[in-house]
This record gives sequence, C-alpha cells and structure tokens, in this order.
Amino acid sequence: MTTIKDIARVAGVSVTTVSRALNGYSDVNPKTRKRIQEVAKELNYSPNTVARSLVMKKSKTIGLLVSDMNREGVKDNFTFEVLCGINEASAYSEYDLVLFSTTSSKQNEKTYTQLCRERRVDGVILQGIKTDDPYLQEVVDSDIPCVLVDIPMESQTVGYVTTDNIDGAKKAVNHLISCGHKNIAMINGHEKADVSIRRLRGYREALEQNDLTFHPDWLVNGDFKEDEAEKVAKKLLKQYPEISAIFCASDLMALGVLKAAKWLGRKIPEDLAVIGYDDITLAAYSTPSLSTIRQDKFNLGFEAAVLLIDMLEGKKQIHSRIIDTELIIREST
Amino acid sequence: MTTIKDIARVAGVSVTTVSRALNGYSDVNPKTRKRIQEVAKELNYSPNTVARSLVMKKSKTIGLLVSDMNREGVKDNFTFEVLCGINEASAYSEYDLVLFSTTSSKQNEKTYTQLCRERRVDGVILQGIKTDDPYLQEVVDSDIPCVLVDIPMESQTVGYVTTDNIDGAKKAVNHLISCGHKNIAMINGHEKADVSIRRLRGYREALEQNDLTFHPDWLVNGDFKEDEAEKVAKKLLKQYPEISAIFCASDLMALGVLKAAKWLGRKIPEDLAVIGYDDITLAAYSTPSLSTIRQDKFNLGFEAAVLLIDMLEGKKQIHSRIIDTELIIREST
DNA sequence: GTGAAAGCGCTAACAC
DNA sequence: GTGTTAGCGCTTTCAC
Repeated sequence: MTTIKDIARVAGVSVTTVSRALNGYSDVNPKTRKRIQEVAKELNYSPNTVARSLVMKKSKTIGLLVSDMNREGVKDNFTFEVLCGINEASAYSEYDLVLFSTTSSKQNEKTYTQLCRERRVDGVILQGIKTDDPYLQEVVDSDIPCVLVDIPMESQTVGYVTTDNIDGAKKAVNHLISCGHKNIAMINGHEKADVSIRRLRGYREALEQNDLTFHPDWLVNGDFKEDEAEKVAKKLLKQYPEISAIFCASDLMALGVLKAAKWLGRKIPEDLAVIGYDDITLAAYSTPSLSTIRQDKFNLGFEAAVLLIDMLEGKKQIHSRIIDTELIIREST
Repeated sequence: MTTIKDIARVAGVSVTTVSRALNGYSDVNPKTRKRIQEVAKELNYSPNTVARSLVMKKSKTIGLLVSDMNREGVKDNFTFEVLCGINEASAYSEYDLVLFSTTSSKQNEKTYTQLCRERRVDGVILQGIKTDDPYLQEVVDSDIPCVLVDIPMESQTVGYVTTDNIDGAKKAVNHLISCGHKNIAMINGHEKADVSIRRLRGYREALEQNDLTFHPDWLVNGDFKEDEAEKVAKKLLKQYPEISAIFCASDLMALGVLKAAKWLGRKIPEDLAVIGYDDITLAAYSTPSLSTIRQDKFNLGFEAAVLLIDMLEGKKQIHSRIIDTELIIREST
C-alpha cells in the first residue's frame, strides 16, 4: 500500500510537500503539485484516514446509536427511514457513519462514552432511545456532540430534532371531532417515550378546546405494539361501547385496533373511526387504509445529520429543529 | 483524554507493560496487572482504537456498501432486515460497521477500493448491487475480503450468501400448478439482477417438469417496482386474457399486479391467482393478502456477517451459504 | 516554496 | 517480568 513517503521518494520531494500538495495548500509550487498528483495517481495512492485521524484527533465519522435494529423492529420502517435520511445527509458531507452494534444483552456492557471514545467518533446521533435509558444521562453528561431524534433535550453539546407531537395529536383529534365524534379514546405508547407524553398532551388540549371532557378510563397504553394494542382495544371497546373513535399514538397500534374492531364486528369507519400516527408504509396498504398523522421520517434523519455536522463544524448555535406533520385522511375515518 | 503513557507514569511502569497488562498478555506479574487496571479505571481510560488500528493494520471494522438507502428504497424493508441481521451478527463480534454513504450521484466518484482503503475496513459486505455495477468488478479484482448478498460469485477473497432462487421459483410455480393453473405468466425484475435470472430459470424448469409450454410473451419485466409491474400487468392481462395466474419475482411487483387486477375487474384468486417473492411485511397486510416465497432476510444478513468475520479470522475455507426459502400460502392463490 | 523533525497513541521486537 | 526503542502514516511547527 502506497504512502506519502513512497510518493515523496518517487517525486523527489519531502513528505511535507506531498502532504501539502495533496491537501490543496496554497503555498506549494503548481508544478510541484502537478508532479506529485501524477505520481500519486500512478502509484494508486489512497490516503490513510486512520493515520490522519490519529494526528488530527478527528475521525470524520458519526456514530449511530440505534435501538430497534433487532428482528422485531422490522415491521415498522420508521427506524430505517430515519437511517436513510442520515445516510443521505452524510453522503453529501465528508463524514462516514459507524453503526454501533448495541445489543443491550451480552457482555456488551460498554458505556455510551466508552463506545464513542474508543472509536473516536466526532459526534453521535441517537434514535429510538427511551427516556429512562441509562445512555441518555451519559449523553448529557459527556462532552461528545450529539443529536437526539425525538427527545427534546438541549445543552452545549446536545441538540435534537423532532416533530411537533402536541400539534400532531391535536390535528388527529380535531379531525375526529370534525367528523362528528365526541367520544374519543386514546391508545398511547408508554410513559418512557417523550412522544407519548406530548401526544397525550395534544389529545387533552384538543378535547378541552372543543369542550369535551377527558375520560381517564378511555386512555390506555399499547406499548407501541400491534398485539398489545389489539388486546387493550378489545377490552376498552367492550367496557365502553359508547366510544366512537380512537386516536392511536402509532400506526402499528392502530393496525391492532383495526383487528380488534373486526373481531368485535364493528365496521370502520361507520361504527368506529381510527386514526394512527407516523404514516408507516403499512398504513396505506391496510384494509381499510389508515388515516394518520404523517411524520417525514426521512427528513427527521436528514436534519439530524445536518444539525450534527453543523455543530461539529461550529457553524450554528441553534441545536434543534422541529419538523412539520401532516394529516393524511384515508378510509379509517 | 488519558493514554497508556499517563497510566504508565502513574503506575510507575513502562508503556509496554501497560499495553501488555491491558491486553491480557500472560507474561506480566499479576500484581502489576492489577495495579495497572486500577489506575486505568481511576483515570477513566479508553483505548484509542485509531492508534491501535494504525499500528496493527487492522481496524476491526466492516464496511457496508448498501444500495437502496434512498428515499425510494424504503417501502421494501428487505434492505433493512438484512442490515439488522448484519448488525446482530457483528454485535456478537468485536467488529463495528461503517456505512459507506454511496450516492451514485455527486462528486462521490470514489471507487469501491478507494472507499475501503481510505477507511481501512477489514472487509466489506455488499447488498443490493446490480450485476453490471462497476463496483462489482472491482470487488473481484481487489484483494479486500468481501461477502456479496444475492450474487453468487466466489474467489479467494470473495464469498456470498443467497437463497436458492431456482428452487424458490419452482416452489411458487408448482404451487400455482397444484391449484390447477396451466396458463402461468411471470413478471420478472430485470436482467441485471442475478436473482431474476435464477427465478426465471426456476419458472421455466417448473413449467417444463409439468409439461407446460413456456410462452415468451407471457414473460415481462417489472423492474422490481410496484408501478411498473402494475403497468405491464395490465397490458399483459388485456392482451392475453387466458392467463390465470402470475408469478412475480418480488412482492412489491405482486402488489402492483393486485392493483392491475382490481382495475381490470378480475377477482383474486378466482379470476387470477398471484404469488410474489420475498415475504415483505406488506405481503401479509394487503387485501387480499399475498401468497409468496419467504426469504429469511434477517438471516441473510446475519450469515453474511458471520461468513465475512470467519474469512477475516481465517477460520473457514467455505465462502458461501445458501439459505432456505419457504412457501407461504395466503389469500391470493 | 520546501524540508527536517517531532509527535499523535499504540504495539512489538529485542534486550536485560 | 519489565523496559528500551523503533515505527505505523500522517500533519504541523519552525527553519531556511
């Protein structure tokens, strides 16, 4: 493997000059530069980024800490779309991505900081992490630049990108109300998700603004899972048959509700209106197709990467970004 | 940031001893080792893998060259599942993954080899690459250990993992035949995909073995796209109304065929039977749900990573792995 | 405009 | 069992 030393020898200059020539410094004779470039090409030279990282103390890599990369997380293409967005943004930069394999199991008991420091990543993007995840605290405490997806938390080195979950939930509930519904239940994810907390707030605010009372009994958690949502929906609808519409904090759960409704013989949307959240691919393909609040997941990832890179290059002081949601009306409402 | 030098100073030994102690060499006094470990912990030491990589000429990273990580590739969770499998396998190893951001556009005109050499990855996994992709030739020519997903190509440094596409296609067609169909068309992907070539072969062999004649006109390409498949299916079915069943080389295309059938007023499966390939998430959720040939995509990725790691550690001489497929019968047949 | 020399943090002969 | 020394490939003062 060719090194700048080889090039220096062949071109009859010093390694210093080679380095400067190849890195586009101005204080090098155009002729010398040209010759060096030719030799480099001739010798099929590739710079060694490892060596460069060592001396520069910058690796030009972004660490990705992504949960739900297991066999189960696959149904929901949320994570993947975010990943694609991150990938796209970093493709236009000079940063590469390193995917930390974080199986919570295993002796993989390395802390977040250890992971990052060992690999010398310049910054990190965290996605799909729960608010009580021990990693999260570490992020805030560490001095490694970091962007969180869907957890609004900010500091000198921490930024975030998310959608307006309160507003999104409101849109969903207002839509149900505008369809004439008054008895609107909600199936939420779990308390450890920031988005759940906010979507609940949006739900309550929408009810309030329309002079509808909030029934604590009509609020249940489905843990963001289809099966679980189906189960709790059955129970809920049997106990409170007066419920005419359900707002779900995720499409996957809404799919579960659809199943529950079918099982109970309630027609959609006549006997029961259902609206989800996310607009995952499945939402458009289910029968009936699912009304939902669309999040631009790709953009979520894209902006997260842009934000982080800007932080790394010291460009901006704004460390957060809120992305719009969109109401998508389909057959289920 | 603490280095072994710091540890050496505090512990009153040389850096060599620190290195050996921390790396678990046997020729070091247990007491010395203990003290060094304590100091390391106390100083909150993390090894610098960059420095280690430089001297060892091994980075303990695997490069991922994945196409379809763009906004469009999202519907199809194939890529993501493969990725999850790779991630899982590498989580149990000491390798991390670096995702090469390969937008074919942009000045990103770095060759495959350059990408790999610059980042000093130990090996690479390629997924979603076409047979005429210039990268592919480079792989074979380069000496970087590499595992291909779904391209059977083997050499000293190149291995692959795939499913038995001929057999899978046969299963699909035989299933249609066992349902009583005789006029079976095929919508294939494109000629640049090895899987297409093989699935076509399976289709033809199954016909042959059942004394059915192969009609070249009943074979069209849908480019693995839903829209395209819908378009060509409409045309095909109008021109040859005698066709009673269609075998599609991917579920996404089968979904397109479903739409075409609906548009033409042909009931499924009574008027037209459709079978896909892959078993993507959507297949189970569409109406009617889609019969298909399931590929264990997660396992495809998992085995690819295992294979590569084994190659890197010089463990095996077998460089390929064929994974079984499974016929999934649903409502569309 | 160019080169000599030092050093990034680590491993690995080779001595002792 | 431990230390000395050299060196991985690169960037960067600081001279000239």
